[in-house]
Amino acid sequence: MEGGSGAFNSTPSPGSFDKSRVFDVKPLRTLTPVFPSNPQAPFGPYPPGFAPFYPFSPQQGGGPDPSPPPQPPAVPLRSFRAPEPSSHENGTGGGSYSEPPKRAGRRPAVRTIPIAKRAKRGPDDFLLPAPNDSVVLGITQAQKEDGDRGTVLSILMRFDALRRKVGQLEDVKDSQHNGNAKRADLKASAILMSNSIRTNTKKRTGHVPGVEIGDIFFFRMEMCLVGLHAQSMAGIDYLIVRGDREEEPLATSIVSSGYYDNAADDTDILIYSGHGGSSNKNKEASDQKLVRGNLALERSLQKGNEVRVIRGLKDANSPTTKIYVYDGLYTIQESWVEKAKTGCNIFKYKIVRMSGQPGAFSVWKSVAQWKESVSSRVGLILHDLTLAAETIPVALVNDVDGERGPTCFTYLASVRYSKSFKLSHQTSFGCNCRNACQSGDENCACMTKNGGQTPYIGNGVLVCRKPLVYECGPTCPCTANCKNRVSQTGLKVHLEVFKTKDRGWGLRSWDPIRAGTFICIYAGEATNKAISGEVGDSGDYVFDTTRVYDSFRWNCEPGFIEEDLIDTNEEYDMPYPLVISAKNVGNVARFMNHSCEPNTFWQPVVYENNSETYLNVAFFAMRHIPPMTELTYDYGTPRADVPGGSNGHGRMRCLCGSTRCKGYFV
DNA sequence: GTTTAGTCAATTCG
DNA sequence: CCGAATTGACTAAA
Repeated sequence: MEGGSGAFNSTPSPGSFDKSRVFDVKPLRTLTPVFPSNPQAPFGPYPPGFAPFYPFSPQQGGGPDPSPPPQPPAVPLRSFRAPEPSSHENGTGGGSYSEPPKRAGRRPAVRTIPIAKRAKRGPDDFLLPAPNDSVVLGITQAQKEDGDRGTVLSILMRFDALRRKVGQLEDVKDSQHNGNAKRADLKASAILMSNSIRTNTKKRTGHVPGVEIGDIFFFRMEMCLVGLHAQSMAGIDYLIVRGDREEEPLATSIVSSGYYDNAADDTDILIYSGHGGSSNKNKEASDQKLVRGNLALERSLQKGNEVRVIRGLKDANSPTTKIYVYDGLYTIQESWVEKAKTGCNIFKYKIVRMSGQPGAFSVWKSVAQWKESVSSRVGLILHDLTLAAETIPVALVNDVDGERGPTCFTYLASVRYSKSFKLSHQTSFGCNCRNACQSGDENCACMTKNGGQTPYIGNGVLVCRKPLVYECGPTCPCTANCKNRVSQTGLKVHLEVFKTKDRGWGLRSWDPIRAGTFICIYAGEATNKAISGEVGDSGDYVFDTTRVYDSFRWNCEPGFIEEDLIDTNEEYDMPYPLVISAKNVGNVARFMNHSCEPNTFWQPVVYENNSETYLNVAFFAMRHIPPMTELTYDYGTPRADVPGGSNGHGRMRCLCGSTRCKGYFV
């Protein structure tokens, strides 16, 4: 973690072919948001906002030869898969660390929450205080009318926290066969809508403040809440302009579900159908009429106003759901009438993307192409830098300069407990479930340790941050499809390691990532400070749980109305201190850069194996992360009582560009 | 096993 | 107050 030897002093000399030279390309601790806070700012489709030659980076900085000659790709020397469940090669040996006594009186995580008890649910089911209390709601009147980035992100975060919690509760009900568990998205949005926790409520054409091109949404209600598209189902949203004589509608935004992407090659053109007519199966098909959204589109064609376009795309990971991508502003170019198969008339509109906007939908198209044929990825160095140690390949890419890869290291997908320390003298026990563990099962020891309910919903989505998450371990008898082994089952999203413009190598994802999704653990060689007496491997590529991490709120801000629904205890409760070095041995996590405003966070996770407790540092998405956005976390700072800790030694300038950037990192 | 069509419950806004 | 609507989750069938 220490910033002693960053990319600054590792510049390969132009013309150097010295293979023995170590190119230290430790990730610098910065974040480049993929999209700037000003969505109108024009830039290219990929990492924007940074000049290729940055004054702080002599490595690429304006030297006489900015592109050093190609070097042989630096590949992992070897690679290893995670150990087999039954194996016992980890953590053996004669160490003597004792697990500290468990903190007494851990707060029970299960509380009775009145959600959807009745078949017909009303807003009062949620027992919320009356609205109009800005402290309780955490959102001001001005923010309701006009959003900003912080407000939008906050509302989306609150929505998804509620949605995950409702989903978790209904998971329990499902297992007890007594609930009509459905539509957690609607229940979450009902809470926020009925309490006016929303923004950009006034309809407008053009951009919506706080929403950026490329932002992704997993539910239509999310777009309602932030004012991007106010219709919960309809594809065309419009406002009424009151003229001198008459009212006329103008289109503000449309949602395209991709039925008509016949112009597949051109991501800037969209052929959109009007609504109405033959939609209802109970009715006879009929001609579409020039009313409502159809009329609004027609008026917008005449007026030439900007129309927001949201592309609905199939989620490759779960084909049954859709992901919505804000693709920026379009204008309507043409309209005509076609005969549908039923013989009835339908309206068609040709909608064209305005130039100068950053790529959004086009990025998705590119990714799809790379997945089809990885060689089409520009700057590809390695198809899979893990050498099949992970089940999903991780590409190594450099499309900014000639560097052929990071320093050699051995890829390992799991944590190796070197320096032989025993994790605990106390034996610990997993569960005795015979099938997949069920949320709410009182006989499942693992669920009980988690407070009775599953810590995960869906495909590896963390419900809320907790002091500690207890997963089922390799020696738990539950089946392999038990959903409570998220951090042990390897990568689920398709990642790439890439060369950033000015911060060494970084990590990003080809896939869209839902908030709460497990991304990876921090793998490497684990040491235990308490027995080794080390202050910490004060070098690069180290994760140290004893550093000081800024507290932040992910589950729920105290004082918000949903506080009674959501567990607000987000303080970690580490079973023992852990230092993981990924300098020589590690996984993709070693490439994650620091940001003062990160998009991932880490969560301690323990599991049991042969009566011993193992600890993982697992990274999860803080919010929805669009494809090709750099993944970052907060590196934290050394403890003040550590020699060389907070005295500024090894300070590096932070280039994260966040408005909350502290300016440096240690 | 995977994809698709049908069904159902539920939203916001005009 | 009612209806329209490029919903989303689930299930059965192909």
